[in-house]
Amino acid sequence: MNSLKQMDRGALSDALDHSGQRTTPQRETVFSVLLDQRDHPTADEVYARTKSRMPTISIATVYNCLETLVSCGLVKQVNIEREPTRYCPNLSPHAHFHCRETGRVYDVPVPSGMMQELAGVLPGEYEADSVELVFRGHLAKGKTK
Amino acid sequence: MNSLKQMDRGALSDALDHSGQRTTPQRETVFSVLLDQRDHPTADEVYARTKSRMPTISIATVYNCLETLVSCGLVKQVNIEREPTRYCPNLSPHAHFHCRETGRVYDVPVPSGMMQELAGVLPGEYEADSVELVFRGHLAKGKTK
DNA sequence: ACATAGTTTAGAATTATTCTAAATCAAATT
DNA sequence: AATTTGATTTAGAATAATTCTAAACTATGT
Ligand SMILES: [Mn+2]
Ligand SMILES: [Mn+2]
Ligand SMILES: [Zn+2]
Ligand SMILES: [Zn+2]
Repeated sequence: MNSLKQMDRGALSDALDHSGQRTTPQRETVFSVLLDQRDHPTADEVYARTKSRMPTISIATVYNCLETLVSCGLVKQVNIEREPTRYCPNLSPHAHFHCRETGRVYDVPVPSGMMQELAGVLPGEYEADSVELVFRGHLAKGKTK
Repeated sequence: MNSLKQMDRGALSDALDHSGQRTTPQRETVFSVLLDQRDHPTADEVYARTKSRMPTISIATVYNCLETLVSCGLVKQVNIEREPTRYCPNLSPHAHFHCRETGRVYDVPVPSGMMQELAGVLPGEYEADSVELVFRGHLAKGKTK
């Protein structure tokens, strides 16, 4: 039994249906792992967490499921330097902050007006369908969040 | 003989000195390769171009030189999805545009006011020392630039 | 000249990711 | 219900960018 809420289960099967893919226990479980702990895990971390709920799953399937979720728009890949890809189920417009000290990645909400402005810096011939905004630095003392 | 202009040669030795590293023919040549063709080459591409000017250089040295140039602030790494790291000697504030069709990466100037605004979206406890802004999409027809 | 430390180099090692091919599963059709 | 068909899962092999290792080389300071 995975811990998908009814709402999320619906969003999942809608998105999968819409892209002609099936809803499977593996995909549900991987998705629920991402929704339950929103700390931008790597594929290996997703694998470890998923295995505790579904011990027979393989790392290849985790990669497959993550790719499927990305391809149907429910999950975003987060590319941080040369580190392994991380996965983020936050669909609202946001940036990422990567702490050099802890390695953790945080969501930073970005007002949608700001996203508009960003698109505005592009000369006319550039037609962007996505924007990735990553800050790097450190968190002020105390606030480990 | 590499093709570094006097100005760039000066910037290079200053930056290297400042970070306690030596100016070497390999570092000069790699730097000149980056300055001569500003198309965000990968390490392999830099290797190929550098070899034509300095046939004995090794790929390990190219990686070492690139890392040295990055560490002393003369070159920026550009991370595009899961692709190999690219290198950019443009020190002015700019974003990158990655064309899905051709794979090419273009510099997009960003007004410094925009960079200020971007920093403004960060809550107080986040102290950023760098911002990476990457657009992805395609170039409108005709304009291959 | 000699000692020292920095740099270069070839090749081995690492590692995230992708690929391959066989096994499993599930929807559709008979 | 049995059969077909195509999608999915799986283990393991393969790939490829990058890093590591240790030896050779180079430059610098005494
Ligand atoms: Mn911190
Ligand atoms: Mn294009
Ligand atoms: Zn996120
Ligand atoms: Zn650039």
